[in-house]
Amino acid sequence: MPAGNSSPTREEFRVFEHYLADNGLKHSRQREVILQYFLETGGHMTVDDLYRVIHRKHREIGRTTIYRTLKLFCDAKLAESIELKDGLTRFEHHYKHSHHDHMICIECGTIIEFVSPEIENLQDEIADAYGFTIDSHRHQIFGVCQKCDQRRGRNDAPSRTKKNKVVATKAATGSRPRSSP
Amino acid sequence: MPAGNSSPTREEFRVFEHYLADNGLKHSRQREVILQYFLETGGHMTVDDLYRVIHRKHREIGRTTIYRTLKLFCDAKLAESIELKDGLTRFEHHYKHSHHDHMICIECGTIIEFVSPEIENLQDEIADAYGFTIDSHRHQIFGVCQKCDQRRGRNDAPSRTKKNKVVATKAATGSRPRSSP
DNA sequence: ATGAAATTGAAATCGGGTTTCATTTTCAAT
DNA sequence: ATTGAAAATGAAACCCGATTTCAATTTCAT
Repeated sequence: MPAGNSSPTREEFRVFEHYLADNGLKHSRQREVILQYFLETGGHMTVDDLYRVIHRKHREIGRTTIYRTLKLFCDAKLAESIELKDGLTRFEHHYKHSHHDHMICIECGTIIEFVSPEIENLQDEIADAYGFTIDSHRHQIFGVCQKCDQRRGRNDAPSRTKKNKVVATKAATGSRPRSSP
Repeated sequence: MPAGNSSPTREEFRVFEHYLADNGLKHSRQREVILQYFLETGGHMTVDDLYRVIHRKHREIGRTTIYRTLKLFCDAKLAESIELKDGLTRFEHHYKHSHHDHMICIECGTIIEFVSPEIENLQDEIADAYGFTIDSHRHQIFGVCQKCDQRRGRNDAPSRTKKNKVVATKAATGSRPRSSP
């Protein structure tokens, strides 16, 4: 159930309101509820994640509507969809969230966001070299996160080869580690 | 129909032979035919691409077998699967083909392979900074290729911004354009 | 109030890919 | 060559996330 609507949340509602108006679409109770919950949850939710959370309190809101509404959020630039390797589409907050790429732990599913202006620059150079005009990109790194690697070291056979350079020459910018089921 | 088996092709057959033997699997006519065609075609084929080509001459080989056999090729390190954004799995040659990433033209479907040791290094550094152990990655750039951009400039509104450094490093194609519904 | 247009949700459908299962093929041991 | 157990095959059924259909409901400008 919606917490104490802090003002930053309001802003997204206004954006959505505008989006609907600009496109001749209608306001609805369902859309309001879904946006509320979407904004409250952390990023990287699947439709089903959201459905389960919402369905507990709003038995009348169906999966189909959530699919459709999340797509609206993407159109309205409030959300962005990402696809990892499990065939599920996840939705992250996009409003005032800057671009980033993802590292995904194949053990626990944690998604770490990272940004590297250097990589982005190199990317642009490569595209230029081919006369290629970039529209978008996705850069996903799959592997084992620190936590899982440690847990693994404890439990598994002690024969795990692991290179621990621990130098972090030019560490990644921004982004906070986050956990997820 | 199989062309004049040049010796380089033979090598992959030997590799596959070994793979089968090592895993208690059996040699079959279908597998031979599928490998033959897979090796002959350019990279980035979907199961259906291959099926259509093969089915013309070998009515008796089914899609299911092609699915299964391509997966075998991946296990045998003869092929590698990549997934773009259209939901189809494509298979590229992997034997003695070094790692690369992809630029995909959203207009004509052309796939350009690129390599950037600098990006790979930055990637490693970022992972290190998070104590993350990399298992694999995918880096895909979507946009408009040079050819399509030019074609577009001719036909569309003349307002396309385009930076054309034209330096070109290394190119590779594959895949035919698809028409949209 | 009212009615045209948008929205909703259950169910049907889509589509790539996988699994099932009865039949056929392979191949090592005779 | 024979044989028989294990593997392979292919058609059809199935899986599952996502989309479409359609009758009923809701929204909202008039």
